[in-house]
Amino acid sequence: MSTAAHGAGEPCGDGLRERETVRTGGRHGGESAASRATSASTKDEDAVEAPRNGSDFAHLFVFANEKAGMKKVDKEHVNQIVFEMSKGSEHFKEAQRRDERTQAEVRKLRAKLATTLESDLAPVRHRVDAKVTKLLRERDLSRIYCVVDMDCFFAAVEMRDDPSLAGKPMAVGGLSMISTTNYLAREYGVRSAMPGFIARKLCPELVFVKSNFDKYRQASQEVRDILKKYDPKLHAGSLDEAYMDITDFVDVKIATEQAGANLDADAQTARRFHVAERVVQAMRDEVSAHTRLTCSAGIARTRMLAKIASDRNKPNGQCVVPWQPEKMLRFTRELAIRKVPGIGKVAEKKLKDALGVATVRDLWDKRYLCAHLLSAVQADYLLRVTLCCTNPSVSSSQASSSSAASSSAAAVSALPSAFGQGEDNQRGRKSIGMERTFSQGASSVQELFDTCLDICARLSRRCVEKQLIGHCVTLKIKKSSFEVFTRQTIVTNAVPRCADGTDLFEHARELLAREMPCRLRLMGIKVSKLIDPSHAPVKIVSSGVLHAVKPWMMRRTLK
DNA sequence: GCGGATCAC
DNA sequence: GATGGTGATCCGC
Repeated sequence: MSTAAHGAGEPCGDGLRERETVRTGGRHGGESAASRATSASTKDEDAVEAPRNGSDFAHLFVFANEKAGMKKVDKEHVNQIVFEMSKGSEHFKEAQRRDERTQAEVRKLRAKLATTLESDLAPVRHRVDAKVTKLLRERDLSRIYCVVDMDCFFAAVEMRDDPSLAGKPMAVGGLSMISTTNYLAREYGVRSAMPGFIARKLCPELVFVKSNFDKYRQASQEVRDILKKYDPKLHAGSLDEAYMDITDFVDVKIATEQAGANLDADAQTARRFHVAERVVQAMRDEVSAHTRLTCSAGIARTRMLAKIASDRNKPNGQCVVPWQPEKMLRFTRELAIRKVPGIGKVAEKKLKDALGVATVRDLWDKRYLCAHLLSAVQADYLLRVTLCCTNPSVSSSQASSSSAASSSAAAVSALPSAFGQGEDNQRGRKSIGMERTFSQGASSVQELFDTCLDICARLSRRCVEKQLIGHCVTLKIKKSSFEVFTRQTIVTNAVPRCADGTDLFEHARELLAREMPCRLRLMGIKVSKLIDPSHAPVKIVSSGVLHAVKPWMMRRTLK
């Protein structure tokens, strides 16, 4: 465990002395050989190029990090295969370009750090200290949260329905991309988000199963129906995940089970958590009995911690984060920052390489530096994380986006608001889009426009079904080089107003025409700035071309 | 407001 | 030989 990245040992760890510039201390404490190699090369421009192996490039791939069931994988070997299969490809080159940009960001942060004086931080300290006081005062630990996460969900469904798969390493997906694997496959280093052709190299006997989302949706619904008995308002984060507040269920159980002796507050909380563990165990038993699928769960006083805990005893296990504030805090501060929802590959690299932050404890120790060097939004979120203040605040508008992490980009989607779930409820939605990858690149004018129209038509059908129209049309294109661009336009009359997509295509076509000629591997269309369709001045029709449709011809008008 | 980037599943 | 789709947010300009 790396705690080497601390300051010189001052209480607050910034390691500053008066009038001295800020240092981060040994930033290479717990880093991999890979990041050492890259860090060294950024530091010493003319350093001798060391021989490279696959592990030196592992950081370029999303699937290089730890995942449940992959503890004993020979990572060196996996990295080498992935590298061999990837090097020289367009995808690999783009990954390298992105990494280069990230490293440039790191250098910028370091430069900023190098010129930071103690005097710069004085006002920051005040601000942060005040914020900490405020956050702790407002912290709400009154609820008990549970996050349920299905084990290898897609793969588990397929194995359940075809027992012959059970003893074999298998993956759901195809040669281009894998969405889930079972634990046998993970022993080979094969995991989600890995291209299938690399997976097959790692594990030649790997069985591929094509994904069947209807089946997963069905299974997911069955699970949800059980979970709803424990929290009717549960939020389905995705097909294989549910965010629950089991406080009420636990309290009712306690009330009916035993007369509440005169316990003090701590003893009551202790009992509630004890009951919560039993409740969640029973709930999980019920899920597996009814669906023959296993799940794991996390229990904690914040949704973020419950989410993190849900991964800890996978598969088919559960983990409770201690309820005592000091213990909960210790659990939190020992976490690697990558475990924090919203901190991904890039943010981790920046925090580690530029600030020497590897754990939440480091985040706390360097909170003043973070406040000074990072954006207000990000610093605020990270500070909340260190204090376990990630629960939705009661005061703020509960309705719209009271996410536990409303200040961090991806954390918001990771910890969705407990609001707006269900197929008919599109209130929370901000955009709707559709994209398609060409199997072998598309460049002819005909093909590009045909595809564009096709995507517009399919997307429009979905929009009409869900009664969604919006004022912003975005075209997304990915070139054969894997570079991605977006082009958007605001349209006066919200689209789409017809299910065949002709009006949407009008705008998308213009955006596309401006980018021609081009060779693409992906095209996507998105509609955003959505409005309430009942306010639309013109009715949306489910079929037909709008301008050709007279009111009496409309087969069906939608609200 | 736009376009790029990041993140999660 | 070959690396996905959907939705959301944040940031710099």
